[in-house]
Amino acid sequence: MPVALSKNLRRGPYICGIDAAMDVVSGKWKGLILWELEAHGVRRFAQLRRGLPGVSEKMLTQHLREMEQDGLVHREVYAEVPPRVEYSLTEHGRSLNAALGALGEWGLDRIERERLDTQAAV
Amino acid sequence: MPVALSKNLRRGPYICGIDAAMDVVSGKWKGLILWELEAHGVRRFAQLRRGLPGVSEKMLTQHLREMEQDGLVHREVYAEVPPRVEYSLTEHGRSLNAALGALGEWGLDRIERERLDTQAAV
DNA sequence: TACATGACTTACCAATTGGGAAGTACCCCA
DNA sequence: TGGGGTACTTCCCAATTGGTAAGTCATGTA
Repeated sequence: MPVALSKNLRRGPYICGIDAAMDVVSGKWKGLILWELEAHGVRRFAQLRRGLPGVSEKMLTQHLREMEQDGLVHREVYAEVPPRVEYSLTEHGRSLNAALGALGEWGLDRIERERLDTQAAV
Repeated sequence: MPVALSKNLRRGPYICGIDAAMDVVSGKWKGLILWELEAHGVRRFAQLRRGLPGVSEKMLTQHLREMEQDGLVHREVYAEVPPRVEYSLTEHGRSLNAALGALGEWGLDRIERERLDTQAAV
């Protein structure tokens, strides 16, 4: 399996913008990571882990690395012991979050609709 | 494996709106299906198939069924031979598409950025 | 009788994704 | 000497997702 050296590789040619954006947000925890970083500004690895109940260390690092490659997240390593690594959103990360705003609203409406449906059914 | 009778099942409890929205759009072709139906209003199965180069019949029906269950797509069957089935967006489908607008714009920007990067690298 | 049409199912397979558990490195503290 | 904290990595397995190819059904047409 080839390794992406700078970036690129995966991230095929896209048919439309949705395509290109979805590629970057798909992954079980990426939406939540974006949300956590937006809410707190800067977070350490263990803090993010605590903020995403159920995430494994493996997935968290994997997602963070991909988001870093995709230019959404900035990773700052401090040469200390014990190690300290801080994550924050880049400008692109913040603009993506903004672009997700309307979608989030729609999602909330959907949750509400489902809740009413379920309620009515019972 | 249990079958969803009315709806529900999969579609877990959501942590946030993004979550709930993503659940409904994730799937290799769903974004494109939304786009096709938005652009044309009403499409038959074979037309959609032609509009999504590379999709298999299996995936197309599977995605259309899920989107119907999720209330995004309306499916109208005409009792004719050979059969005729027409797909269109529901109101929720159209509002979802609208909510995806900003994300699509962001994606276009991303494509453009990548293009420039690649160009600069060569 | 045989084939085509449209919208599917079904069975089987491969690839991708995610999870769990353990290991790593370094140092501090009791 | 042993345990804990931090930020990981590695291996291995299970579940999900997507692809291919073939079959189905009812009728119209050659």
